[in-house]
Formats: sequence, structure tokens, C-alpha cells
Amino acid sequence: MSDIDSLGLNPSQKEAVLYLDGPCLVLAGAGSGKTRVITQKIAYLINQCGYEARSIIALTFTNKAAKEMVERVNHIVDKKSSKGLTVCTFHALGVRFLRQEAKNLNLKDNFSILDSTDAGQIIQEMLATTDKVRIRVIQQQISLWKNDLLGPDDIVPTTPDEKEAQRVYRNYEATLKAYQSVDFDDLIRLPVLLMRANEEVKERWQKRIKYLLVDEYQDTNVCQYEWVKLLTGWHQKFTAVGDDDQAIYAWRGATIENLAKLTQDYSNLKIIKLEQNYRSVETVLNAANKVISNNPNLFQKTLWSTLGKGEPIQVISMENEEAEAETVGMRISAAHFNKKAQWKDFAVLYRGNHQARIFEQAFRQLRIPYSISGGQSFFDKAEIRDILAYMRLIANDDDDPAFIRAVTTPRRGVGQTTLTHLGEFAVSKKCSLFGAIFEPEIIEIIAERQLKPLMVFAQFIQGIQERAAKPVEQQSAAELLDELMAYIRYEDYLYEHHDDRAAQARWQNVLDLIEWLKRKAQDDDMRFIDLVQHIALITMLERNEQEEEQDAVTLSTLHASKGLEFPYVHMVGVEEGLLPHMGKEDEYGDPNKDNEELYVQRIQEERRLMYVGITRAQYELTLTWCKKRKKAREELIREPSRFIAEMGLEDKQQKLSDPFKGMSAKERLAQLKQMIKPV
DNA sequence: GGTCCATCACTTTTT
DNA sequence: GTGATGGACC
Repeated sequence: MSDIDSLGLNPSQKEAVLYLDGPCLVLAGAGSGKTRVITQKIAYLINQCGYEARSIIALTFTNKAAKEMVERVNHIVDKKSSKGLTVCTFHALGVRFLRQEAKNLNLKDNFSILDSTDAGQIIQEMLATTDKVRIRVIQQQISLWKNDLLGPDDIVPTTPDEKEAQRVYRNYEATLKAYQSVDFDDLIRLPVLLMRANEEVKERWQKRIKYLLVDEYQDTNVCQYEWVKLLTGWHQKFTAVGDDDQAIYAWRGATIENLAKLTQDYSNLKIIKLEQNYRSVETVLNAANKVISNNPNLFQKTLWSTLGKGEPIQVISMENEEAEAETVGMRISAAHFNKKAQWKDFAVLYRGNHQARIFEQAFRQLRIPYSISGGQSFFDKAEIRDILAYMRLIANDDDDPAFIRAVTTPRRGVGQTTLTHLGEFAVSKKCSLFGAIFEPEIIEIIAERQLKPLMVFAQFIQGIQERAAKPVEQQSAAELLDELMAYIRYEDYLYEHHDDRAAQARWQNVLDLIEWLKRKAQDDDMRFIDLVQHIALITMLERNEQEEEQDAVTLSTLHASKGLEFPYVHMVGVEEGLLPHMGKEDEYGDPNKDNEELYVQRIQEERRLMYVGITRAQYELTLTWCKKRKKAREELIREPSRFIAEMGLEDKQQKLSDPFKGMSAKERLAQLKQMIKPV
């Protein structure tokens, strides 16, 4: 058993770990060791306070964070004592909760989880449009309502758009029910609704959970906060860790007001601030503190460190984005050789994903290895969705979207007409498309010739279904996967529809998926059916284990960089319009018009984004901005971001301009060679 | 009626 | 670079 004094915690961290008398809020500045506090607190609860591991739950927002936390806990708590400990995302706990309580919600316990693409398709059909913007707006509105715990009937629409969204919302809910499916928001919302409505369920969960820890508390939405309150109930034993200055997800429903609410709802709330930063040098921290001091603050925090003064922050103006990409590339290349730093010590951070492309180009040319964080998710690729549709259908044959996708990909003689007839028939019978195939009257609706392929398909799925729920000892998931893949003949399909190169790439993705699934099933002793139910929550991060540790420069959006740190950081495109980002005035608010409030809040969130970016840097930070930038077909004249002025740098730092300005490509390379000192 | 090319408009994104 | 739209043409 480890002595708490020997853990090397600073006084505030120690206080946060030891405090158990009631609800506790830890305000953890960037780089102040918050993961450390959470993991040490879990260890303390188990090792010193006699808590059973299974009565402790730690919630995170991403799989990545959960995984990291599990690893760190396993480091300090022996395997036996930590058995049964729950460290997972809000959504994963939601799934577990719903599977267990499904019957109380009139839901099959094998319900499907629709991701936002699936949900978007349902909404697309309801709106009968292909206008992506419109679909996204409505979908987002519904999601925001759900996150605010508002049902269709709670909404009083004030605009035609809201009225439309309300109509779709109602429809959408009915459709999900028919599909025996839930969306991501439901994974939190339904548990809340059930715990509110059902005393027995509420008490059972409150008894089960003896201590709750919440990471990134500033990113919680109304619904998640409500759930935390319900789960901890009367005993109020929880620790929330967060940083209001790093709240950058208001646009998807997160509300910083949850921090203020915590102080209101719990008069006995203990607030502990972590202000010592273990990451960055003073120049970086000073700039960060200055920028964020322009935001109103519920809790005043000032970061400090003992890592020394550090290099001055550099601000470089560029002619255009090509020059920016090339110059940043050359600076990184030069620094890599001169400082003998590894590639992975560098990061380029930007506001929008589209900014990545030009850096990729430049880096390829300069032979700089890079890896892009984010981008299209592995699970969003068509070939992956195709295979998963089969698996979803096997798990839940009420899942109509999965049925349609699986039965038509690859083509097996079931066309649009057959599907339309089947659909109408299913509606009249109040059953799923899959179920409709087995209704006796189907022969009156669909002719023998069209029915045959449907029957063959459905019977195959049923055959797999039967065995998919058998215990692992009797039926391995791997075997069923192989059988399924043999039936689909997906490789042939790929080569018929794509050229060889593309087909090969896509097939490789499928092989990766299958291999990953088999390993997962093996490692965690899962039945086929368990496997399916886990997939919806997995992102590519978990898949990336092997590829993770490569020596490459990180290209990342500011959002995706939260929680990471790098010795050398370039923040690029630090311009008015990009950071702070401005959209169309009518949508986002005009500073001069009546929606000033909205505008002010948007700027504040952008400022927090700037703060997140600055605080990623450990030793050196460089900001760049372009005087000109192409947007669509226009070339826009740009101004440096107001946030640069807010950093309060000395004049000379701001006047640096592109060292490669006006040079030809050849001259630039010569210059680069000169910059790299001979070893 | 279907296909092809020009034109336009483009946050952030985990689960 | 992408993906959707719309007009022109077959």
C-alpha cells in the first residue's frame, strides 16, 4: 500500500485526492496534472479507504481518455483490487445501463445504436431533401433539444425552422422506436428519463455506485449533469474535474453553466484549484494567462510553472497560405536537425480541417513525416458501414436501415421496387422489413421471382442469428464472422465496382476490421452478439494501437489537440475570421445587431480555443498568419487575430515576417540547407 | 430522360 | 479538393 505522501503530489493535488467528505470540484488548469489526480484518487479509494472497485465509476468523454486512465490506474493498483472498476465514456455507461434496463423502457435489449450518419439519413428521408446544410441544421437542433432534456412536446417553436425541426423530431423518435434503435444522445437521455420515472431503478443504481469521478466536467451538457446528479443521489460522493477556460464544445450542447450550477446545487461543494502547470515555460503561460484574462471568469485561475522563462513567442506574417505551409515546414525541418528533436516533438495546429491539406502537400514535398489527427473516421467509410450493416441486422432484425444496406450491398436481385412494396407491406403489418418477409401474405404482395432472393437472404441471416447468441464455448465469434464474410463475397463486389487500387485499399480496410473484431472477441471473451453491440461506440482511436507510436509531426485541429502536449508548437492561420472564426453574419450574429450576446459568447469560445492551442506548447510557440488567403475563388485580405494583440508580446516579436519571402523554390531550399547547421 | 460539364460554397466533431 | 446543383445537350 502506497503512502499518500510518497506520491509526489503537490498540496492542491493531494487535497483533491484526499477529500471525500462530499461533492468536490477540481478546477484543473491546462497541464496541471488532472489525470494524475483522478487516477490517484481511484487508487486511494481502493487501497486506503476500502472501496470495492466495482462501486467506483470514472467517466470520460472519449475512448482515448478512458483507455489512458485505465492504463494509469493499472499501473498503481494491482490487477486483483482493480477488478470490476468502471472507467469508461458517458456513452459506454449509457449502453450498459440501457442493456440492463431495456425492458423498463419498452426496448429490446438488443437495440441498435445509430451513429450520426444513420440518424442523418433518417432525417434526410423525412425532409425529402439532399440539402446537407439543412439536414445538418435540423439534426443538430434535435440533438441540442435532446441534450437539454426537451422532448418534442416540450418545445414551443418560435421560427418556421424550429417548427419544422419539431415535426421531424416527433417523426424521428417514432422511427427510432420502430427500428428498436437509439441514437448517441439517447444513450444518456434515456437513462435520465428512466431514473426520474422509476424509483426502483434509481435506487438500485444509486446503491451500486459509491463514488463517481467525472473528467472534463466543463464539457458536460444539461443531460449529462442531470445524470451525474441522479447517479450520485443522496450520498453526493463525487469528484468533478474540469477547466472552464478549456470549454470549447458549446456548439454541441456542452454548457459551462454546469460549473456554476454545481456551486448552486451543492452548498457543501468543495472547490480545489490546480494552478501549478507542469507542462510549459513562462513565456507560453504568460501569453495564455493574458489571452484568457479577456474572458469573464467564474473562478479566477493563474497558471504558473517552474520550468524557466523559455524562448520568446514568435509571430510571423506570411504572404499567403502556400508560403505559410512551406515556411512552417522548413522551420520544423531546420529545428528537427538543429535541435536534434524528433519529428513527433512538433505539432501544427489549425482551426479548420481544410487547412490541413496544404500542409500535407508541403510536408510531402519537404519529406517531413506527418500524421493527421481526426479526419474521416474509419467507421464512416462505406466498406466498413457495409459490413457492419450485416452485423447490426443479425443483432437486431428490426433495424431497417441495416436491413436495406445489407440486402442491397452487394446486389442480390433485390431492387428498389421490391423494397418499396416490402416497405408498404411492413407498414400495414406494423412490423420490420425483415419481419415482413416471413408474413404469410407476403406472396400476395411480392412475386415469386422477387421473393426468392429475399427469402434466401433472410434465412441466411436467421441461421447466423441463432448461433450468434450462443455462449462462446459453443460458438466462437470468429467462426461466424468468417461464415458471414464468405457469404457476402465482399471482395468480389469491391473489384467489380472500383478500379484495382481502390478496391484493394478498401478490402484492406475490411480485413483490418475483421481482424480487429476477431481479436476483440478473443481478448474479451465476447459472443458475436456482444461484439456487435460494442462496435457503435468505438472510434478509430482504439483501432490505431499499433500505428500510434510513430515519429511524425502532428497535424491537428485545435479542438482535437485538447489534452495533448508538444515541445514545439506552430499555430497557423491566426487571423481575424479564422481564429476567431466567423461564419455568415446572419447565422452567427453581427456585433452591431441585436444578437450581440450570441456574438460575444462565440468570441469567448474562440478565445478559449486560442487558449487551448497556446497551452499545448511546452517550450516553443510560433504563431503565423497570412496577409492574403484564398477562400472559394476569392483572395481575401486578412488581419492578424485580435488574440495576438491580447497576448501582450513585445513589438519586435510581432514584426517578424516570412524569412523566405519572395524567394523561388530553389532559393528557398538553399536557404533551408543553410538553416540546418552541419552536424 | 439522362448524362456531362461548369459553377458555387464550404467550422469545430466525440459518442 | 469535394460534392451538390443546374443548365445544356444528346
